[in-house]
Amino acid sequence: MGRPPCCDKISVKKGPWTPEEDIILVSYIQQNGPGNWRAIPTSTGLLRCSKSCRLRWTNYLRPGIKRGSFTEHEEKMIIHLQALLGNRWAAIASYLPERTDNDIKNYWNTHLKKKLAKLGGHEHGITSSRHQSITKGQWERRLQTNIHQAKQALSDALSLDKSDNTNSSKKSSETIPVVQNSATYASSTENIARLLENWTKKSPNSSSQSTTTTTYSTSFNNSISSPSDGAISTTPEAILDNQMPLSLLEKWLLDDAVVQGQDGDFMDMGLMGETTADFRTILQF
DNA sequence: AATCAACACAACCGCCACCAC
DNA sequence: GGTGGTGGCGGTTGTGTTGAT
Repeated sequence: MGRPPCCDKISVKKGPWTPEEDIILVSYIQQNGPGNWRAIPTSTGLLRCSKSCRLRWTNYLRPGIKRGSFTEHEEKMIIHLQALLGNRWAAIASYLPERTDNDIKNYWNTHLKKKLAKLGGHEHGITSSRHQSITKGQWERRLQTNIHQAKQALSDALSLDKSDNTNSSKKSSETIPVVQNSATYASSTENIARLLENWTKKSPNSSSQSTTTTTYSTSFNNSISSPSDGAISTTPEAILDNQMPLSLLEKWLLDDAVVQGQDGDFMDMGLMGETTADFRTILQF
């Protein structure tokens, strides 16, 4: 038998969230912090499943979420992180702190998959439709067999990025379709999210936010905002804790010397499910 | 102006991992 | 070790919007 539903489905409301519901949810989280989602429906009177509350928060109301079109750089990062990690959207999202896993997943499914298919079964050989049926165990094996291709893909992307940097903003406006600002409602939720901006800085509970994306977002932004204070760590722990900006991770992946003679550095660490051996394989290629 | 297809994205569903008991 | 509860994740669906005819 399957496990019982997370909440009483009879009294649960479904469908789009109203601004009023958003305000109730945000108010609760302002006071109590994110987490303990099960308590939210009973505490707030919201006729929503706890899962629905969590999703609404993490995908829409959480501060720091960037909406609108993806930049060319973001697009390339998604393509090549997907090549490295597979359809592990939460892991990919941890390197794009302003984007949610849902956003990235949607963008992949609606834009990038078609785009790559149009390019003719793209050479990277790791992404695309055949990837969808691959199980987690298969992913681990495939990661090892395709690591050469993956690294080459990332290397190519980086060289492209660097050559494109000078005119990337112009090109992105030409190549990336502008996402229409479809919802007047969106602006109201943006206002709600804006209300939370200060709260994230002062709330004692903000440090206990449960999503990896949020955790990374904080450290990522700190690193970006103070690049000269030496706060950026390039230790394996920093990578595994998602505290390393992608640019440094890229350097790690591409700089063979970094991992030479560091056996033991990765013991007893896990990166979102990868085994220590998997991660060592990536770095030692 | 009306209709329809394509698109974009928010939300739901089911499965799984982890944890407490 | 077994069981149940909870949160998290990825796949999929539903719905509103836009563009073409």
